[in-house]
Amino acid sequence: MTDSIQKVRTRFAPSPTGDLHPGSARTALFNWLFARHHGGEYLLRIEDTDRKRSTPEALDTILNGLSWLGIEHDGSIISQFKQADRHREIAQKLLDEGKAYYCYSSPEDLQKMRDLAKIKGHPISYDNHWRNRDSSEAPHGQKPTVRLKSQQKGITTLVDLVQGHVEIKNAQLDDMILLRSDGTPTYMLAVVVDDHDMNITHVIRGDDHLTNTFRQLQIYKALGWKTPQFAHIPLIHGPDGTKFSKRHGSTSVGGYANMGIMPKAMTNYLLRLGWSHGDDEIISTNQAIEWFNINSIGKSPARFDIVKLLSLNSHYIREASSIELVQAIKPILEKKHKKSLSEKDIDTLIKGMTGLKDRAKTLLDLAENAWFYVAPLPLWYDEKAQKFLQKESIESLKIFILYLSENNILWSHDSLLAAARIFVEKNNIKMRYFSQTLRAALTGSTVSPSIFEVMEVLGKELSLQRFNLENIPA
RNA sequence: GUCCCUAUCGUCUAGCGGCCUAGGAUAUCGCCCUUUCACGGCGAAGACACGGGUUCGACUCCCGUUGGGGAUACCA
Repeated sequence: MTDSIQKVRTRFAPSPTGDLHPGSARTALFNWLFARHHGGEYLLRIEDTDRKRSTPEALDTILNGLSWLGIEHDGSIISQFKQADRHREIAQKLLDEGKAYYCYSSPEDLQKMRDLAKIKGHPISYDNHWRNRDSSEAPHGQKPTVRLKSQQKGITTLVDLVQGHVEIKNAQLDDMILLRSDGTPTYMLAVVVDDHDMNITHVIRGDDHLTNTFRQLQIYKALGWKTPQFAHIPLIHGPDGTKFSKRHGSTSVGGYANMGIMPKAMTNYLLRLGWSHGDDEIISTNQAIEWFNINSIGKSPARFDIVKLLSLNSHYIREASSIELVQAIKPILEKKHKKSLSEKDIDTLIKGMTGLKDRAKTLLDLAENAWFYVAPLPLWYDEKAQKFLQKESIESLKIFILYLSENNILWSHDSLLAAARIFVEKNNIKMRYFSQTLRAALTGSTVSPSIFEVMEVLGKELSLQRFNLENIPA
């Protein structure tokens, strides 16, 4: 069979009319993974035939989203709009062969037909008025659309790679419009022609296209073209099971990036939403390419669960290198606190990451938690921290610092910890309390990584600066 | 209205007729670890929507019901 030796070619075909929706991102991911898995090609086509709704900004957003996710397309981006002449040529061919016809019904007529069909319980709305009528009967001034003369009898069967056998009676399908009255092609015509011309072998797309596929199959048939294989993946729903909309949180990939989600976490999450590989949860991109198959795509829709995304995100934060993380939080910090970070700051942050990584769910958290390391003095002390900085405890701080210098304690986590243990024992203070005092003085907060690690990261000089009483409003 | 798809713990899912007293992840709760908060470790609770078949045997196959989603545009 030639099928088996044909190179896999998939495509992602977004319309540039809005953000990159997580569902679309997943569709792109699946197409990409499938192509990579088979050593094939993954193409990007922009469905911009709707000139009114397509915008360059939306295109930018989509492209940015895809590259953030690391989904790189092969070849150059194809604009569907630019293929319009080709689409018209095909429509003309169908016209010439008597497989399509001019329809002079006005939008108002059509609306009436739809209303009527609904009342009568008819499956299709267009009444085929112009199917067998000559253009000479056309009303003056009405520009015609071109409609496909669809099969009216029999059934059309689709063997979908995800949904399995699906059948529909041809009587359910109406004569769809191929060319609008202004001569522009509709989506139905355009997809078929483009997928054919691009030699697409596998069309992986959202479930919402499943019934459309039967219409498209009619066009393939009329043209005598070989059809690609179809895989209709279920849609992603909102947390409450209804359509995933803005009230559920961000519906754009960019929104999650801004929230401090790492691209690896996002792709891992999206991958596991509807696809599985046994009990595996943490899946790297390479592993995904190796394992990905259409067979393991689930048939039912999944709900978008931000909590699980967050847990995956904290995993990838923990796994990331300190340098990578600091690079990621640097712009966040600089923007929020309007301070440009020095090389020394960056250095401190990198050292501090070890203890910070485990404590963040997002890069935003991470940045926030890291801020105290590089914040200008005097520090800002939160309410809880201030409670630990009363007269008595400050006194014990002073004594501790003296103790450290008298005993020439090495400024490292381990020896500072050991020293503190001896110190609290000697002075009959609770370690619980004392460590919080240290923390409050050093970080301005009651929550931080191990305070002795903080001291080590800060270094002796910076730590002592922070212990300086003038810097602590008691 | 008509047509199509779908249905396992709260959520994501494993399961492709006996391995299931249904497994994992996440969330929740408890215990441990502990200088705070996390991380981590251990444990608990938690699901086959319902009703009919088919079968020696159904979570798994078939048919209904119900719930959810989609399509029905001169949008894509």
